[in-house]
Amino acid sequence: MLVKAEVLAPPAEDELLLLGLGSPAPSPSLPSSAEEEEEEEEEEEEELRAAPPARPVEAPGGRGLRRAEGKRRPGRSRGAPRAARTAETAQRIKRSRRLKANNRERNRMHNLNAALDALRDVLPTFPEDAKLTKIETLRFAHNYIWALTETLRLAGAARLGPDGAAAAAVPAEGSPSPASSWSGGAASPAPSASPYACTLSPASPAGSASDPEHWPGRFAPGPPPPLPRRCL
DNA sequence: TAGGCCATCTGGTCCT
DNA sequence: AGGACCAGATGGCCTA
Repeated sequence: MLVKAEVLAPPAEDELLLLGLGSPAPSPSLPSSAEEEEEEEEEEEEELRAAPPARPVEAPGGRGLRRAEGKRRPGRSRGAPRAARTAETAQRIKRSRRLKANNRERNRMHNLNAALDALRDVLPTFPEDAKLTKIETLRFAHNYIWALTETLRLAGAARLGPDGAAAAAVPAEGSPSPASSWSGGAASPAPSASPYACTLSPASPAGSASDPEHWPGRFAPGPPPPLPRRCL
């Protein structure tokens, strides 16, 4: 079976650098708590390496535990009884795994954000440096793709005339939009009655993709009319 | 100050 | 067993 990561390979590292995102590794400006955690994790791993094994070690040659030596080793053996120490070790292992999982999750989210940034880069915005939120990026990308597809379809139809056969290369009238699976199979990117009524709709089925009227707000080629942020 | 957005942590589930 | 993915919780920052 294919792993998702193989299908949706993350952007190459140099690509991320181009985007000014750096490597997927945690950013250098980590909050101090993260630094502390890394330190803590290192310390914990160090301790795990150095910690006495959960089970008592057998003497190399013979049966039985190596405890007839008469003397207690100073240092680690001092303190809590063995049961408590094994419980403590288990806790440490658990904690160490959690911290590792946290790191992986952080990197995963960084990769996701890098992909979103790459998507933002190819979306036209006004002003150019306006940063879309995550949900805005996804919704606008959806509508943008739909609009481009629609533009292609119209251009193809115009070139070939009313009965042009090659127009079939692009979605035909009435066929589902490129992302008809969006929101559970809605036929249009942003039907006004849907929960996405407030989303970007560069070319809703009611209008033409090239009609500037359908590029509202900061995404319009011209000066943006004031729009409530919620309705971007 | 309320609400939105975001990063991070966390525990659960699924997959290899 | 360990990693990937996911969703809920939480706290910080920002803006109207």
